[in-house]
Amino acid sequence: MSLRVLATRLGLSITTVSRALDGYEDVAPGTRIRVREAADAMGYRPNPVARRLRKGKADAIALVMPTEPGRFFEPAFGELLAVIGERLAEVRLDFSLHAARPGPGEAEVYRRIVESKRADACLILRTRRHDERVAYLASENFPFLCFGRTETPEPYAYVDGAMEEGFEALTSRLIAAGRRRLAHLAGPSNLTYSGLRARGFSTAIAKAELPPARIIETVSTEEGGFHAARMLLAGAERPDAIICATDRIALGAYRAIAEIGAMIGTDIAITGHDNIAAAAFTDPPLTTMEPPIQEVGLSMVEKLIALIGGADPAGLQEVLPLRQIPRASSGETPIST
Amino acid sequence: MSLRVLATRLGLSITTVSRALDGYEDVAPGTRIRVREAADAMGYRPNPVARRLRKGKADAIALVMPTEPGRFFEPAFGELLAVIGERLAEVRLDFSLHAARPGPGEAEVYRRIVESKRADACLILRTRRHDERVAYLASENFPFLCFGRTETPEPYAYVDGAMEEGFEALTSRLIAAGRRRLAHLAGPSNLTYSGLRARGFSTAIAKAELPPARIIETVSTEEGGFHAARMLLAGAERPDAIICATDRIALGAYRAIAEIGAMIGTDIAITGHDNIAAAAFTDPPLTTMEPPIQEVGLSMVEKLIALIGGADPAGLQEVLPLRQIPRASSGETPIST
DNA sequence: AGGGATATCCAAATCGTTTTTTATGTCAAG
DNA sequence: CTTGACATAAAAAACGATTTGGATATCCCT
Repeated sequence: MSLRVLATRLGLSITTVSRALDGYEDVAPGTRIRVREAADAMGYRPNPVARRLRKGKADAIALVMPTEPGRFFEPAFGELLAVIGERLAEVRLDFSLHAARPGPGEAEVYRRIVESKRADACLILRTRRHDERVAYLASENFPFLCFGRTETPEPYAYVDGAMEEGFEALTSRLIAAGRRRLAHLAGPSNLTYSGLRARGFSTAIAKAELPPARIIETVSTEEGGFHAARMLLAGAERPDAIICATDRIALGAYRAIAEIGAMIGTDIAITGHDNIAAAAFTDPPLTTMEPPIQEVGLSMVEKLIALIGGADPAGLQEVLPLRQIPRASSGETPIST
Repeated sequence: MSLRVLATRLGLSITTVSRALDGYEDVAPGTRIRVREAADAMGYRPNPVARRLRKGKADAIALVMPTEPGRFFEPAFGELLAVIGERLAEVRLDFSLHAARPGPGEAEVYRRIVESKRADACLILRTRRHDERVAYLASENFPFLCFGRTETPEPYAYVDGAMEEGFEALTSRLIAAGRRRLAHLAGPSNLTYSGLRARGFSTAIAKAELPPARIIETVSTEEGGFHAARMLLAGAERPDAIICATDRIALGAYRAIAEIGAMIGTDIAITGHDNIAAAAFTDPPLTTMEPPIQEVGLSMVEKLIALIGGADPAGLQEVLPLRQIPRASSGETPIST
């Protein structure tokens, strides 16, 4: 069903039909109605490809999943994809997904998106401290939005959680509750979030005038957390609180602690970040904090739209507060789930 | 960088340049090389939108995420998306993501894809026993592939795990190990997989000539599993094995069992399905089975390509075997993780 | 030299829109 | 009666590729 057949069937020109459907003023109200009704009746849908070609817009947002061998997928990504996907559909934007493992091939994926105008803007996940993707897209003047911050001199748009504040608050709370031998299991140091979380942790330690605490870096998986926690527990002075960068790391730590027969929540407090679905059902339930994924996703779409419209990235930076979710694993609220 | 400027700069016609790049025989080898080199040098990339318009192909696969309020995202979806995304990129197909919660709005999303030719084929997730999506796409002659089977008279393409066999084998194993009071926590009955898993379970019970076992239906979340397990444990005769339809359900059951102070693996065996990342690190580690996601994803892409090429869906049906992963939660292998 | 292959190349049509420009009335003002 | 303004509609030119159906030149036979 093209404009042409609709036009001939109506005895009008393609132009008029097109303008009628778009609600231009220079088509008589009567014709407009007639055209609209006919279009509805015949189930006419403008061909998005033709429209894109003509308008020079892709009407699409691209997202590149950072895939890595193994069980890498961040639990929050799924929900985020869902929120973004639903919102994008509402505003009639397509959502194109690409996959690339960090490394040399990654650049190629982004280049394809940019050079072939496959999207009007793109969304960067797992932002790194020094991120070639940010450098590239900025240099190409291609609109992009980061989930998470990076360290770049140029202004760029981002949405992020207030992790530094969140981790400081959490750590301070544990110190106030009497914990003294705290340790932190951090994520990979090339990812910005790891540094922010570690900094929040360290700040709380410093403010309490405790000696610098141990920080061990690991990958954000159960396995990473397990091994890192094991290392920690093998040390001379066993910690009485382990602040984990993510829930998955915390789950790994659970197992390492079970191995040595210590009690989580009493002997050793454990905390995470993300509030993954399982966190409320571990034994004991895991103290964590939760980024407002719904809000993050919606904010992202608004920002992406603004960027496509030519908005200044510098004005599109947002840090959203995290919700603290105390549960029994930190020994603060022994009963709640 | 369009064909036109490339052509003028080379002193050739658009036609010749286009054909040279496509490797047609009717352009002189010398010119072909010259054109190719110039195209490379100038970084020419054909505009995919223009090509699509002309060829009448979207060069894209669509996937509609079944979003549901709450923590719905199936853990395996993330990996699946990654595998599919990587493979699609290799074969130069775009991957467009859509979101729709099951219900009246869902049909609209699919209609949009079909009517506006936004994709050449689409992938259906969370296939239901009676699936309007299957009916619709089949009636429109739109190529589609299901992850999971459905109950439809028409032939359709699918990839699925051998769940019935898997659950029967697992259940039989537990019976052989001495369990007698088995129960099953099933997924939502409108989803095909729930029925298949339950049937595998029931078959094993019947073959062992045990009395029909309890089956409780619940949503596939930790919370669902928790409540269902609680209900089960409140009954007169406490089960000595709970076969859960999914790992998430199993994790919820863990908590319900912890509540009553029973021992998982000895008092009560627990099993799941999916082998989510956390399963190896629960206490005790969870016995489960794993669909070959990598293989599933690759097979899906091959089938989708075949479907686009006009292949008969009836010839594109595949059931892949699951890998059994016995761990301590079933009391079979008390030490392994 | 005429006629048919063969090898190269190109003009023009096409895909389905949007947008710019032009045409055709109608009416009021001068 | 002419002119200009206004309302409405349509013709034509894009957008950037692919593809059809020539065109032109060369060469080989006879």
